[in-house]
Amino acid sequence: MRVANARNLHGHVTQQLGIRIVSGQLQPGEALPREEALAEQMEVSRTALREAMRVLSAKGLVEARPKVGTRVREERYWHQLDADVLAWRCASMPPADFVQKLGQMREIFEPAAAAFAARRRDAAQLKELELAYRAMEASRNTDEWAEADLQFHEAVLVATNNELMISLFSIVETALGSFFVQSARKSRDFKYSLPYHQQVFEAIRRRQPEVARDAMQKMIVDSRANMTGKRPTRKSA
Amino acid sequence: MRVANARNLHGHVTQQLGIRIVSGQLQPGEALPREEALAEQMEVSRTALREAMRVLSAKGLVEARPKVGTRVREERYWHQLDADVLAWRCASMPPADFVQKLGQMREIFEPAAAAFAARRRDAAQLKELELAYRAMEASRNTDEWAEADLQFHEAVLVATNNELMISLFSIVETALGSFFVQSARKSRDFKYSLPYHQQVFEAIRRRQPEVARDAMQKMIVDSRANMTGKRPTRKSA
DNA sequence: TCGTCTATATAATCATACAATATGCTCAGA
DNA sequence: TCTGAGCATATTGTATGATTATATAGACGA
Repeated sequence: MRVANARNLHGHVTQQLGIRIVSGQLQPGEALPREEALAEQMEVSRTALREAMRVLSAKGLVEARPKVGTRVREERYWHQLDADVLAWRCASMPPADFVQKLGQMREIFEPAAAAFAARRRDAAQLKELELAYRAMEASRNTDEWAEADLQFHEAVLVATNNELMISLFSIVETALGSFFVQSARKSRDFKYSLPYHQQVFEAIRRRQPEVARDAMQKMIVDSRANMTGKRPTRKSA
Repeated sequence: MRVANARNLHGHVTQQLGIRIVSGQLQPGEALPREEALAEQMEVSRTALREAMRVLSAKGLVEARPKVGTRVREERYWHQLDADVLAWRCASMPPADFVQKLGQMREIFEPAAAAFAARRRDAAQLKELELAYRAMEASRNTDEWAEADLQFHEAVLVATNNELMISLFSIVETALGSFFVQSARKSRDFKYSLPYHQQVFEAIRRRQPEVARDAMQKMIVDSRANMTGKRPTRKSA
């Protein structure tokens, strides 16, 4: 995952504290130690700590006020769709409950995105989509498949010409990525969903929004059924 | 709008630079002046400037590296769904194009959210929804209506029990808010969409996902037709 | 021509000092 | 006893200077 810049010291501090908060190790309402104390405790300067705090504050995780100190904010104020917050969440605790919510997001906007793409895609975007599809067709193992698959879905989103959708996609899909790969790995034939992809591709090529939506919908429903284990080759435990 | 904390100095600096970047006044790829120079130019200390830079960097707007300096990143790296980035965008330039994209997001999510709400809402959430609906019913002017309307839609989102959807809603809806009010103001009868809201409410009460989805869908289509100026009370397919 | 080393500019980090700001307490006055 | 103004205090906010790390570009030698 590794979204936050851990190259820099403040990035490292941000990550450390972020994970501690998102994982629930630091409860909402709880007051953090004083800047000076916390800085000493983490063995960094107050400057580095403060820059980290600034970022966490911008993500809605903490709130700092003079005299009263810095407190962890309640979950409803967290920027849930922030890439880092999402990544920290996935890193700390991947409860089935949360993965399901991510899946719901995907189920909602991918079919809609396919419909939009069918309406608004241009020639170049269609070309990208075709390239991704061909790559899926030609893939020889799950890794190649997974990469091409990701590119396919990204190409669909890009073809919507809506940067907000693209952004949402990259956030959700990145967070879902790790679980995503398992899906393909689990099934005996990792190309089982290729026909669905073809339908989506064809519908977008022919500019048929409703067809594209339905095809994508079916693909996702099937993929979820596959992930939740209603499928052959149960490998786990 | 006013999302970013302008109470603090670094918040102010963040906002200033953020707007300058998002509005295109500072082009992607362009290098900002050196920390020291920029700090002097903006009449703040390097500390304040750096903390602002840290936040902008976390939002994907800029990238700072030793020796090479700080540069504005390309748009595709921007965290488009960040509340501040969105607000800055709306503050600087509200091109019809962008408002339309926000509307698309809403069109995708709200019907789906209504369906989820019909499945998963609990008694307390239904109560909230009813309260909002009653408030809409009882409203005596566009302002009261707009507030109750917002609460209604928020209640629907909350009833999905998916914090990711709630977060997306609050982001999109807040950004759309200002244009939203105009919709009600434009039409002769600002309560024209009340029947739609009733349908949505009833469907969620009766736990009828598909009905809720369709009702919400119709409401939004009608609302958009109304905003684009195609006359009130006339549904354009 | 190529790679390595060195100089240098810039951000990154640190340490310290001072200012601004809430909070809660004290204490006068009714 | 209650009330409110104001002061003491703790904490974050801001400023400044110094030092370190890092990446670029240019010099140098093979």
